[in-house]
Amino acid sequence: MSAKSKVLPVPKLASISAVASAAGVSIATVSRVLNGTKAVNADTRARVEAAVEALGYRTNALARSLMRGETRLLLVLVPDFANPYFAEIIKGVESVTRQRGYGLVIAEASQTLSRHSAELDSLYNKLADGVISLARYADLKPLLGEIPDLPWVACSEHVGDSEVPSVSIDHRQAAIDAVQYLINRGHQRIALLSASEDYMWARQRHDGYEYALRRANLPVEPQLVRIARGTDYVHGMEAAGALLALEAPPTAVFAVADTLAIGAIKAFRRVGRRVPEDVAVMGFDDIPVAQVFEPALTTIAQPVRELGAAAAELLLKRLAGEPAESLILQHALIVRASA
Amino acid sequence: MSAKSKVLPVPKLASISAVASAAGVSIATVSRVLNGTKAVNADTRARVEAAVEALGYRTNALARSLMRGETRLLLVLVPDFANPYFAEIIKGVESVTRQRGYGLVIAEASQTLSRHSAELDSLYNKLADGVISLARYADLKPLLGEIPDLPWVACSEHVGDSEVPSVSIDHRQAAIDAVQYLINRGHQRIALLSASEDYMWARQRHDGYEYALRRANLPVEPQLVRIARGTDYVHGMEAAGALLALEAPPTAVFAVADTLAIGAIKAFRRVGRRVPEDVAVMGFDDIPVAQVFEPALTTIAQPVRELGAAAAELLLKRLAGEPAESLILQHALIVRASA
DNA sequence: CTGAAAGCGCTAACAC
DNA sequence: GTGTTAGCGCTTTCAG
Repeated sequence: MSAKSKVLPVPKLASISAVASAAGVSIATVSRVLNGTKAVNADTRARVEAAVEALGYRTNALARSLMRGETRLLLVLVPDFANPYFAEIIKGVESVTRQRGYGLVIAEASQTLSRHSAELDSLYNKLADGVISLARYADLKPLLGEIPDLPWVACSEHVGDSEVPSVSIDHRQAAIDAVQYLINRGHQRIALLSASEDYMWARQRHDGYEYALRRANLPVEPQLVRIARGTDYVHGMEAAGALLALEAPPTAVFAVADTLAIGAIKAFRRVGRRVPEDVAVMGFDDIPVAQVFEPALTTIAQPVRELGAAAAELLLKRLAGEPAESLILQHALIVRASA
Repeated sequence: MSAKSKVLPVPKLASISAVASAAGVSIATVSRVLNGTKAVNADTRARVEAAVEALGYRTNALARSLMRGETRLLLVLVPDFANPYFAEIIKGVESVTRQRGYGLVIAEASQTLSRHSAELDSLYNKLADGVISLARYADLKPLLGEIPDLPWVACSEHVGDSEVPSVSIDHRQAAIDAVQYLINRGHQRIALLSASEDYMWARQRHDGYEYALRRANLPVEPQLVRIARGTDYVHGMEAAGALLALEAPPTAVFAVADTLAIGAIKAFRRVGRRVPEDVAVMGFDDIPVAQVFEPALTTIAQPVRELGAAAAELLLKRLAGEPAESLILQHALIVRASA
């Protein structure tokens, strides 16, 4: 309630020269005790430290970075803040960057990126040392030609043919595993609930879906493939509605995201179809609700934390000038109740 | 696939002086056309722009900020990346900062903050111009004395007695509304499923719960109050389990978060109790799953986007030296199926 | 072991 | 209208 309306001046921070004169030394010496770059006499150091403490001095990161030519800040580009999947990846990233002394700048890159987009300004403007991108392939694409040698790493979106190293699971193989599981359970008419193929993973999972069907000599029917307009629950409901309208509806659905799967289940239930008895539904990602929802979701789990951590390691390696190889991590099929 | 292992040098960026000599002008002139600070001759400007284009020049934000004394970067402190509630707030923040030309640095502040914690370095080190904090009150508290006049704004966590302006709903009143709704539906034994009271909102909602009961001459029974160990689904299940063990179990539960509510419903179902027939369950937040889950959640919706936007406006005002008042936004009771 | 001084890349007076 | 110059706050030779 105490709504303060006074105009508060931003306090003036002490600079290195203030510390220097307070301690009776030169700024070079202050810099030395701060960075431990060179030996400093014990009591000189003590005097400096006392002055730092007294003045509440903190190094100005701007000036330091300008001098050093690095900021120890990494840019993380996410397509959507609200998606818990990305949040987990970020946690993975942070677990490694934190202990290496790097900070994270997180920006939402929901639209097509151009070299002059606000998201990239900070990079090209030297505010960040490198980028970890979770952005959609389609958004990244126009940029790929322009950034032949800037320190980028793609995470989850595996961009096979580009110069950008990446860390990802094998989305295609994961989809094959999922569909094969359904086939093993006796399903013959399996629908695909996919997401915008602006996402590389959506394309790759789609690909795996078709491959698995063909391998089992099952027909690939175009009307059994639905591209949802987004990845929210509603989009899953929408797309599943279209499947329901079919004269010969599927007995199983493979959704490329748990959110879509849950939306689909909801839509099926509304018209009295039971899951998994009437239609089996598989998801992807293993988000937290997946095990709480009823029926609990059978799904593909990605090693999200590890994905993020690996991407961070990779970028840090590149930054250090070391060779950095792309990486494929393992996924896992989790059998629960929905399929 | 194409794992590149060549060592890629970070390209050298052109500086303002390179542009200046390429265009045959002084660096001051380049600065002028870049910033539009002063009138520049039409063809001088053209020459400069051509040089900028040719060299792919971009202003070094470090140097600029060092000069200007501001970075146009805001620090957002969140207690948990994975919580969609915070993600929505950030979107609100971003909607206003983006058009005002400010960038966001997002950091997870899950532990107690000290003046020397990494999360705050960027502020004290002048990397950010101000902070929007969604951090838990308890984590913030030790800091409050030290930052009497740094540009902070608290969001969602309403810190009544401090100097920090805030934007929030009236958590206590929202809880009163929720409990009163339950009372109106005839419930007499209403349990509270709360979260760690390190969160100010948890305290305030707890407070509202007790007030509403007393106001209705209902007893406040300590055993009907459970503090979950976290805010994930599992924590809701855990805490609800304890309620089940009671000799006289509640007929209704008010959970301070939708995730807890869903966890509780799951726990009730497991032992064959129907929701809402046997136990009514109310949530808080109206997260996306709330309407998809079955039964759909009756809950309190917060104007999340607006909360974030308002916090951003407030901070920007403070930064501009204008008076900035704390704000209380409106919540809404959403009746669905669970209570 | 310590200080003086040269920048890092930019903006903003201040001259002309 | 444009150039010169003085810093912003720091790190890092180079002397001593």
